[in-house]
Amino acid sequence: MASSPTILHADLDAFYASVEQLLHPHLRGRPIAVGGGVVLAASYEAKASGVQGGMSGWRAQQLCPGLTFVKGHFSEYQRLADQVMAVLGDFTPMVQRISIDEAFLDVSGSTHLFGPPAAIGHAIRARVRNEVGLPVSVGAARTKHLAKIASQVAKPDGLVVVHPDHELEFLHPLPVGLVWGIGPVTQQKLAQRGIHTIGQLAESPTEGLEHFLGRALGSKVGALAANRDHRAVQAPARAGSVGAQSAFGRRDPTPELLRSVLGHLADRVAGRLRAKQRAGRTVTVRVRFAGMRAITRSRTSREPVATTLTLTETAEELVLHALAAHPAETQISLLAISVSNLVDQPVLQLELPVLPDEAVRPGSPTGAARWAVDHSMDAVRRKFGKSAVGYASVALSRMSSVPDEFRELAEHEL
DNA sequence: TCTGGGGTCCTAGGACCC
DNA sequence: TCTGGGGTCCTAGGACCC
Repeated sequence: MASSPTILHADLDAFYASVEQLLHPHLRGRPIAVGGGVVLAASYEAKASGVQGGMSGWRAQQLCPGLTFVKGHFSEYQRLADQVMAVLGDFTPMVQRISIDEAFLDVSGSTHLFGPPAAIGHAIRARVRNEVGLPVSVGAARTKHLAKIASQVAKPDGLVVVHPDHELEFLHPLPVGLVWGIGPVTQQKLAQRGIHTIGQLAESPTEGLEHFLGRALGSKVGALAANRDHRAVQAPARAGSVGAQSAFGRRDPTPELLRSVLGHLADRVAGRLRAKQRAGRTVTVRVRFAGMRAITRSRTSREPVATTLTLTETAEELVLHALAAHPAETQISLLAISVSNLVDQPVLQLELPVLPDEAVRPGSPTGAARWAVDHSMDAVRRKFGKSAVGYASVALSRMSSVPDEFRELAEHEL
């Protein structure tokens, strides 16, 4: 059994906002929010007033009258985060990046070079600060879960090392919301039971809790407390689904709206699939009504799909089914398409004269024609950029509140 | 004045098979 | 002449994470 805290979790602080303050010195020390209609990231000065990511810009301004909104510099975020990851890689090859701005490290093989985990954490923070210019918090512990909690406790701009002999005394006073998997809904349900800390949760009879929560929780907390969390630091798995969504305020679901939004979303999703020579058997759509209630409809077929027009048509049919099931809902506020059950689909297979999933319809291009259209669009985009050709891209980018560059930052590796 | 976009995982019920 | 039980796949919904 391992006996030292050799798992590190490194997490950049208020990442997008910190980059803006790095690039624009006059913003340092001031409350800022990246984004406009919606807050994509808030600086710690803004968070102090209650501003949070995902909040509407209007609400953020109310909470923090001195708030400055800044346009995002998304390519800079990618560049600087990659630089930070390169620094982490200098300490160990065992780096698992879990999002643009955070990663786990297993430093068990590095201590003979760089000293104990606490010294490594210290060195990482110093190098990221000096060489990149950004604050990063680091947690060190025996397991990933504990290391992640430690980095949250370390924020902002700190280092917390949990020694194996003091794990329970570290955990027990902390709020339950720090446990991975306990979000606002579960937190509120637990609070109604008088459970606020991890210690109180550990002492509760888990079966009763799981019954009323409707989800497994006891095993997680038990594993956390007893240190049976044996997840290894490893390369992230390939994505199991690809999706895109667009929120557009309240609108009537006219055929024109459905066609243009779904065409745009299908174009993004199918384009990403083709770029990685993948395809998916299950198509899922999500429709959110004006009142924020959302429903999904899905369909699984034998043949995987990666063709823009086929995906558009399937999504349209599913959305119409979903709308028909809720005739009382007259307006919608979001549409989403997701493709899952992914399989590899090398180009060779796509070059069959007619793809198996492409039924020939009157007035509609055959499979071969669809393939040709997609691949010439893909080729033009590779050569001239993404905006060169597209589905109603101008109309849609006006409707969308979030730039495409931001979407790309959130994409997972296929 | 509303409430983003990319994903993962879990649960529950039904169909279907052996 | 009574109605097992396990496994797998599919669909829908929901919580959660960054």
